Amino acid sequence: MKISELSRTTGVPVASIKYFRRQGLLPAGKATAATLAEYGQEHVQRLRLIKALTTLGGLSIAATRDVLTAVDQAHSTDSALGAVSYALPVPVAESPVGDAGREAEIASAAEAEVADLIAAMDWQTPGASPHVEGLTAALRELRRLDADYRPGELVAYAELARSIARLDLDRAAAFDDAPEALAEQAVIVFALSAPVLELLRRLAQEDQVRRRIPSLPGDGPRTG
Amino acid sequence: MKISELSRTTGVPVASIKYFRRQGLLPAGKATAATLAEYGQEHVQRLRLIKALTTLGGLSIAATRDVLTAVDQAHSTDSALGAVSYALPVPVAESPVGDAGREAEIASAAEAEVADLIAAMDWQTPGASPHVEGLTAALRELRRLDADYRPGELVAYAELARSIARLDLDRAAAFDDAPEALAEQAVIVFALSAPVLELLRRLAQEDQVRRRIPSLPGDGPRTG
DNA sequence: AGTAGCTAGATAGTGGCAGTATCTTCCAGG
DNA sequence: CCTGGAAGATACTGCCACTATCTAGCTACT
Repeated sequence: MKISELSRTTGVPVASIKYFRRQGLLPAGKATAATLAEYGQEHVQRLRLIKALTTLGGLSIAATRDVLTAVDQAHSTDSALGAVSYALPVPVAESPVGDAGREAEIASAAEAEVADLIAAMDWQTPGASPHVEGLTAALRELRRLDADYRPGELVAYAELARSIARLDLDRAAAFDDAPEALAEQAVIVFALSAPVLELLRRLAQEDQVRRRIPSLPGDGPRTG
Repeated sequence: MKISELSRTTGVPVASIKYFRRQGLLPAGKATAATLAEYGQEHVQRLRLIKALTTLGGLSIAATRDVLTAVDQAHSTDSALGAVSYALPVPVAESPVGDAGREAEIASAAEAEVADLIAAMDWQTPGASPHVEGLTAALRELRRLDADYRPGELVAYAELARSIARLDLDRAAAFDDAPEALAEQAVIVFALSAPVLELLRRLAQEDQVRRRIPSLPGDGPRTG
């Protein structure tokens, strides 16, 4: 298939396909001549995955490249899952604040909170995990807003997160017998389930609000 | 407090403060003269919230403005929660694809999936909810990748989402007696808990991977 | 053989976003 | 009365994700 056909099949403009190749997201086609290359089904699938990761998953081009590189290098279940998990961006950046004393207090409280949580959950996580750092940073941020979790709340959320992770792993494991599809499936489960879960949470919140407050207007809680 | 002091207190550059004002995220200070305005504690708090929403919550300036507008207009628990929930961006954009027949099939399957889910969960959600639309779009995208949920899986996730939503609502309800802080708390719970939850999920996934696959290298599932 | 039509690869340009800097006018406080 | 900020407007910057253009070369049809 020529690049123009690949473009037609996937709906991705030729210029974008070239861009993705330059950025290392898409392997080059098999060159049949100096100015002609042949693309196959794997390119179609890869483009679909790229599109899903960037639009649905909200990943940047750089993050997408990292994830796809992990996919390509993974050969077993564990390496696929682990590599992909680590390649996904951690959604936290720090705010600069002035008060040094309060900052120190916040930082140590957040660290203790995370340590307690990991102990309570008996989680097997390396200390250097970016997720641990990210969580600590997120809890710091919430503390700065005086919106920290009360005792036990975080553990309650973590228990539910564990249940979700079990479902995730089951879902990924369903592809254990198709090695080359597995890494890709891991990506999908890990990176693309997040928005689905978030939407489910929003729907459930909406439902909860409506159930708890009987007096709601007909078709939406816009402003009451 | 003068703008320079506000800047020093919050760590936000003066130019950025002005920018946020222009964008309608921050109310103007009380003008004491043509070229002088007085800022108060509410501005400090608001700036903190803006920072948290944009960095931790990953919201754009426009989305942040929508959320804050909802906060300012909300006066009761339900309106606060509802307005904020609807103001948050729905994390889905559509991919264009060529094959019309397959597209139609995918679309109807996704819609049926969502309808079944809402029925199974007995969710009270208006048909026009952006979350319903977003979920449908997300499921379409997953179907395009042949990664759709097997029967029952989505409901299992939804049950967990419901439990999470209960925790969320409990958390927000803890501020029922502080009306002016409530809307803000709703924002924090709804918008800023998502990254925390996502990180918990990642940590739980990491733990699950390590538990299921005994033979992992010492300090991380990098590439195995 | 000739040529129209595509292709690869390189490079440059575009539009949106989130600030950041500058410029002018003007006032408060010493 | 003059210096150091402050307000508001406008312009500029850097990054990102494309998108367009340009050159050079092939291929397949006539």
